Amino acid sequence: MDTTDKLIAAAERLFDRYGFVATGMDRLTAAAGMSSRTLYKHAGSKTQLMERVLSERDRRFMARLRVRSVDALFAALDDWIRIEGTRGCLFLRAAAETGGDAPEIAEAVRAHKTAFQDQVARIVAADLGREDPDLAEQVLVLFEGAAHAAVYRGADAVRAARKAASTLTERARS
Amino acid sequence: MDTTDKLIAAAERLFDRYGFVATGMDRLTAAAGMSSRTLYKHAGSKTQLMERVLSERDRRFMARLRVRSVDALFAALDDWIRIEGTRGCLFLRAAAETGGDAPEIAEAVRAHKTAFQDQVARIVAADLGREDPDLAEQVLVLFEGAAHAAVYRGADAVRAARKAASTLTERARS
DNA sequence: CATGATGTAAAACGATCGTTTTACATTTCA
DNA sequence: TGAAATGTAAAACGATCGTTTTACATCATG
Repeated sequence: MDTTDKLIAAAERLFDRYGFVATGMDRLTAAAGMSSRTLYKHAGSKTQLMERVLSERDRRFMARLRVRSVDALFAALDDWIRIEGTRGCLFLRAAAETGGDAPEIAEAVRAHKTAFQDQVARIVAADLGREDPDLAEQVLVLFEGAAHAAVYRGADAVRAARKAASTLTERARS
Repeated sequence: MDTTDKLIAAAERLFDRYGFVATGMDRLTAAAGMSSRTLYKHAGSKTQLMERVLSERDRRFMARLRVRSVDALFAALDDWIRIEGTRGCLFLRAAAETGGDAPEIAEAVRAHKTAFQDQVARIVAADLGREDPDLAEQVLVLFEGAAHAAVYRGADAVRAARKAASTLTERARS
């Protein structure tokens, strides 16, 4: 694990735990175990570091969503939350904290959510054997809701979403 | 509208738009149209101002959820988003930005989410004529999901959630 | 053996943070 | 009428922000 990877990993942890704006560079250098000179050589700036963190997060998150059924989608979310916990979608949080200023961040968020939405549509199509945009939107809402309700409801929220998605999918099948 | 009300209203707008941490006191005094001396006399501190904003938000939001059917619940969310827009739940955002430090904020969020959850359960019970904790959890997840998916999907997310909730409620009725 | 490349430690940059203070104006009301 | 209450404008507080710089160590490779 090289310097950059260590930095990105530490930054993702701190941004997620304390928020993007509230996390200072001192805390980042301490957690990454490197001098600020090295941090800036690798990351460029705090905004670029946020971009890199979101890019890495997108990669790791989307990798887990490579499934072929709606039920497996929610099983994947259940795994994610069990392993990584959840304090709400890190992309929406980044967008909210930067308030639409920082166009690079806004674009990273937009790109991630588009990819996410496309993947949900693909999973629904694979499960049903045909496209169903309405069901896809419902599944997307359930997923987003599970991720956010889980912040205060825990795994129960994911179970409820999974059950609801199963009911709606079964109904769409017939 | 007295000084305090003007302050709380301006602060809610700015916190929602730019984030809690990123919004400085200078911006707040400018938007509220008062000196920092007056602001501190009325608010005490930035943390206390956040508490007051969340308290006022809770009051206004919960007032809109005084309905007796699941469908009316999502109609209320649709109204809210149409009037106030949505950048994600302000309570979850406050909790995420303060990272669990600031116990007063964490407590305000916990209290709001408990009240919200109770109200959803009450609405589901009124709609069905009996309690149904599983359906209540599903409706809660759909509501939370609609509020967050609407950030990037707009009113479509609310419509999808409303339809899904209607389907699930109808199923629970029979 | 030298010369980049890659790193650390630590001081310093100007800007901005949340907050308090100083000095003064206006209004309210016993 | 005169003091208390409530406000403004603006400077200043020490702390911390993101970032750059200075000075020095280590190490692989020509």
